[in-house]
This record gives sequence, C-alpha cells and structure tokens, in this order.
Amino acid sequence: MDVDTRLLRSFVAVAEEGSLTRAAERLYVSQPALTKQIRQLEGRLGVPLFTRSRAGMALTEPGRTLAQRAPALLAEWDRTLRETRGAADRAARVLRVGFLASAANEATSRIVAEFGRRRPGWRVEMRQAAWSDPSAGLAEGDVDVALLRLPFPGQQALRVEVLFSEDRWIALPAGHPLAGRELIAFRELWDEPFVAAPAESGRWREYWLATEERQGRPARIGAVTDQPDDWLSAIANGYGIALAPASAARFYARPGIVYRPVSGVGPSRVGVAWSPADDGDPVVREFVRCCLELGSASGGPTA
Amino acid sequence: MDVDTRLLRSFVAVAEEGSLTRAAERLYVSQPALTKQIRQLEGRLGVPLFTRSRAGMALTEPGRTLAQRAPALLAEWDRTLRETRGAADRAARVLRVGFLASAANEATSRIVAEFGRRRPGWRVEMRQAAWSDPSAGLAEGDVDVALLRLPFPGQQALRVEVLFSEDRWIALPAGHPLAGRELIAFRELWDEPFVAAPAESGRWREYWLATEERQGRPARIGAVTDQPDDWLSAIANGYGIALAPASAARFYARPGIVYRPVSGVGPSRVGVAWSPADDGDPVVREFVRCCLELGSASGGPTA
DNA sequence: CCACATCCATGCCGGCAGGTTATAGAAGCA
DNA sequence: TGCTTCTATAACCTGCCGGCATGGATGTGG
Repeated sequence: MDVDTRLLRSFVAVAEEGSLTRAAERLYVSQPALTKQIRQLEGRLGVPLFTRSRAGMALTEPGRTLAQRAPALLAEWDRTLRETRGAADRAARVLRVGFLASAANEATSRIVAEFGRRRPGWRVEMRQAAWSDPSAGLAEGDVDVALLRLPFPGQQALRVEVLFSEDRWIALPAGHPLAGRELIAFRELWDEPFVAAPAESGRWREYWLATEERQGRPARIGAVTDQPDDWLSAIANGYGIALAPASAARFYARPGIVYRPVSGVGPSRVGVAWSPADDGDPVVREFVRCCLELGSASGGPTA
Repeated sequence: MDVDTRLLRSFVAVAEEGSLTRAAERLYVSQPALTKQIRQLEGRLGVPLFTRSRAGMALTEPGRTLAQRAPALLAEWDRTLRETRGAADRAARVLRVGFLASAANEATSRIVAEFGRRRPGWRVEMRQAAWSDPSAGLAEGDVDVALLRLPFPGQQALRVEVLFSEDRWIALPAGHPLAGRELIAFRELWDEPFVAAPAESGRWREYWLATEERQGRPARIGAVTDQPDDWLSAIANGYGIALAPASAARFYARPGIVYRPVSGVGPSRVGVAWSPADDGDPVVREFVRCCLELGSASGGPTA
C-alpha cells in the first residue's frame, strides 16, 4: 500500500489542528482539497482516521496510532532527502556554504576566491539563510559550512571558530530624534520599539535585542522580520529601530536609515561553523582554514 | 519535498535489478512508465540517481545514499500501516484469524462459534493465507491469531499451542501405479516428483517434502504451488504427488485424486499461534482458550 | 424564533500527471 | 549487416486533484 508523504503531512496537520479549516490555511490549500485528501487517505488505508462533528475533526483510535508514528516517518524521510542531496553536491564537487546577511563582510569574497585557488574543480555555493534559522541551514544539514553571527541556538552541537568581532551600532529611521547624535547610550533606547528576528531564532533574537544589557526590562517589539530587505523597510517606515553590526552601515546603507555607534552593548562576533560529522572532511577543513587565514582580524573595511 | 512511496519502491527495484526493463516486469508496469517514474524522482529530488548506459542503470553516489536508506523507510511505513489497520480492527471488535487450507478441520467452526458466544459484539475475520507464508500472516502482523501446521519458520518468536495431531497421507493422481494400494511405504515414493510449496516457506516446505525421512536423498520437485486449488490441479495433472494431512481426503476430495495412508513419515500437528505482544490481550487469550477446549484431541471426523 | 457563524461535504470544471502502445536510437555481438 | 538488448520519446487517453461555489448540519446571539 503506497501513500504520498504529502497525504501524511496533511493528516498530521489536521490531527494537530483538530480542524480541516484551520489545517487547510496552515497548509495553504483550500478546505475542500484537504477534505478530499483526508478521505482519500482513509479510503486507501481502509481505516476511519477521524470522527467528524460540528466541533471539528477528532482522531479515532487507529487515527491516534497513525498520528503517533507519522511524524517520525516524515522526519526520517526529510533526513534521507537531505543526505541524498548532500551526497549529490559532494559528488559534483560543490561546497554548500550558508550565510546570514553580509556573511564575513569584505573577507567573504577573499575567502571564496582563495578556496577556489586551493581546490580547483570545486565550486562554492553560497546560500543566504533567513533569520528564522541563525545556523544558516547547518543545523538542518542543508549546508556543509556556515558563516554566521554568534551566539546562535544549537551552537554547542557544532564546531565553531571565531573569525572576528565588530561593534554593534544602532539603525534608526532618518527622522528619529537621536539620528543626529554621534554616540548613543543603549539605555536611552530601552523603551524604543525594536525590529526583531522571528521567535524561532531564540537566543539569537535575544542577542540582537540585547536582552542581557537591559537589566531585566523587556524589549518592545515593533515588528518582526526575516531578512535584511524587510528589516530595512521596517526601520525606514518607523516600526522600530534595531541593533546591527557596524558593517551594516556599508552593506546596508539606504536612504531614510542612519547607523550610529552605541555604547553599553557588547560587540558582535562572526564565526565559521561546521558539523562534527565533517571533522574529517578535507574539503570542509580547507574552507575553514581559508576562513581563519583570511577572515581573522580583517572584518573592517581597511584590512 | 514530498514523494509517493510508490516512487521509492520503484527506485529500490531498479537499483536492485540494475535495469529498467527487468524492474518493470517485476513491478508489473511497462518500461516507459518506469522510465518516467525514475526521471520524475530524480527531477523532484534535483539529483541524478542513476547513470544510464547500454548495460543498464548504475547507481550514482547520491543514488547509493538513497538506496541505502529507502528500504528501511519503506519497511517502517509498512509497519505503521499494519499497526494502524490492526488498531482499526481492534477498535471495531474484529479478531483477525489467519489460517492455512483447512485450518483446524472440523473443529474450526466450533471454535469460532464458541468464541462468538463468549464475546458477543466481537466478530471473527477468517483470512486464508497462501503457503508462501506458513505463519498465516502472523509474522507480518496481519492477523492476531493463526491456526496453522507445525513446524513453520519463525515459530520461536511466537506463542504456539498444539491442538491435535493427524497422520500424513499421500495424495496421488488417480492413474498412479500405487493408487490402488492400501498402505504405501514412504521410501517407495522417494524418487517420485513432488508438488511443493514455494521456497519462501522454508522449513515448512521441507516438512511437507519429508526431507528428514529421506535419509539424505534430495526430493524431486515436479511443481510449485501456493494454494490448495493449484495444488490439486498440479497433482491431478500428474506433475507430482504430495503429502497431505489425512483430513485432506475429506476437505479436498476431488475426482482424479486419491489419498492413501503412508508409513514411515511422522504425523502433522495443528496449532494455534499468537504474538507474545498480545499475551495480555484478553480477546486473544479467549480465542486461544476456545481453541484448546474445542480443538484438542478432536481433529478426527468422529470426535 | 430567526438570522448568522462555523464546520465539513459535494458538484462541477480545468489542468496535468501517469499509464499504455508503438517506435526510435545507441551499442554490443554473431 | 542484421539481431538483440538496453533506454528514451511520442502520442494518446484516462483519471486524479485542486479550486470555486454551494449545500447541509449545528450551535449561538439578538
């Protein structure tokens, strides 16, 4: 008996939501389509999985059995998929490098160039990650190496080398009262609304809200964004302000936004990370070596 | 990324056969259909899985990765499917009973009737199994209890109670030289071609070929059959002869076939079996109790 | 008591995926 | 050269699947 994993995912969604309608919008399909999918699954298995009622969809006994095992099956499939794709990239001599925003700043291109020199025949595939995953795809196995900002959740399970540090500045809308000041004390910003990363990014989000430097006062969230472009728009539109690496002033300059130095918050560290499983991979090691040689102490614009 | 398990099964078949053409006939689809399936799988994953050549299909490196994990995934899915269906039957108060050929002979109907009396609301679903699975679906989890012939492969992993024993006779085509004899010594039959069960049935097949009673002389196989009907036809058509329980003379009487007592082979034992996992299941225990009370020492027609 | 909101189910239609047969193309082999 | 044995392609057809609009059941509030 065969099933599309899609049906299983739909089933899990309906089981979790307890409602076709809600599950349908979560899955971005119409409710009738989901109705059909679930009925088809039940038909294929020859088993009633839900009892329908005005209140929604409740799992039957066999439904619970399936709901218990399906998530593990799907996770196992996703894992297999990642490994297969990883094997394909390795076979094609492609090194997948995840990065966030400006990666290792000006050093990035030098690192990639040097790697290309040392490993002819290999190609670097740079993949920009959204802020909802501060490990830049490394935790999920989507990339082999990542250039990212420390600290980030899941860091302990990975190998990390620090490349350089840079001060954190504040990004303000041009019309902001403090936009003209040369240096701003962070405590003056405690009550400002901030543009934050999505909640999934956990510790990383907290770091960029500088929760530790607020002495317990909660941060106000004015907007949530997942990528630099939305972030810039949110700030320019006045939804909030945000801490940013000093280099953002170079990489993300934009009319309507000014960057100013801030006192009272620690610096941001940029690191290179990889999976312990790849400790023995000579290509990964080579890339890391390039990072350490060309990225260390060279985060600034001048060298 | 979603996939139909069907595609995975096709992939595994092609990987194992090393050829689209051969895999296609094994899967009972046309070769172009398989071609499309594999190409679709490759397209979906974005990964080349095979290298094509005149000699056939050879796995690529990522193909090997997938081929390594896919079988376990499919097995896990099949397992989930069985458990879900099992839960459905239990919820619907259906006891699934597997059996082979004549099950426990005349006792069968008494057992089922008594169980129905003791467990009103429950229904017994009798499932006849093919000889390729002498555990009658129990090993695969397709049934809750099984009435079968001992010994069978996988027996050690299950709970088994013996119900009764009966002599083994020989089934001969009516025109056979020995068809008129009252009693036949098994050694006279050593060189006859036998109608055997499929090879998958292992030890069970050997038992019905009476390998142990042949003193090392190999059995000649005249035909292989998977179910009583084919078996009867094969014997009637003269492809071979076969040992059978004495009760077959009652249950499988047919023009053109005669059953005769044989000396020099041990009897056949009929047993009831269930999974150790169901040791605590009161319904299964009840059914087994019915078997023991109504099946023991009552295999014959008169008692 | 009626109108409304909230679920899930159904009917209809359009698009496409997947199967079959027939055939082409490449490559070893006698 | 002709035959065999692979896989790929073409043409066709069926049936599934998704979306929209709507229906039916059921609880809720004015």
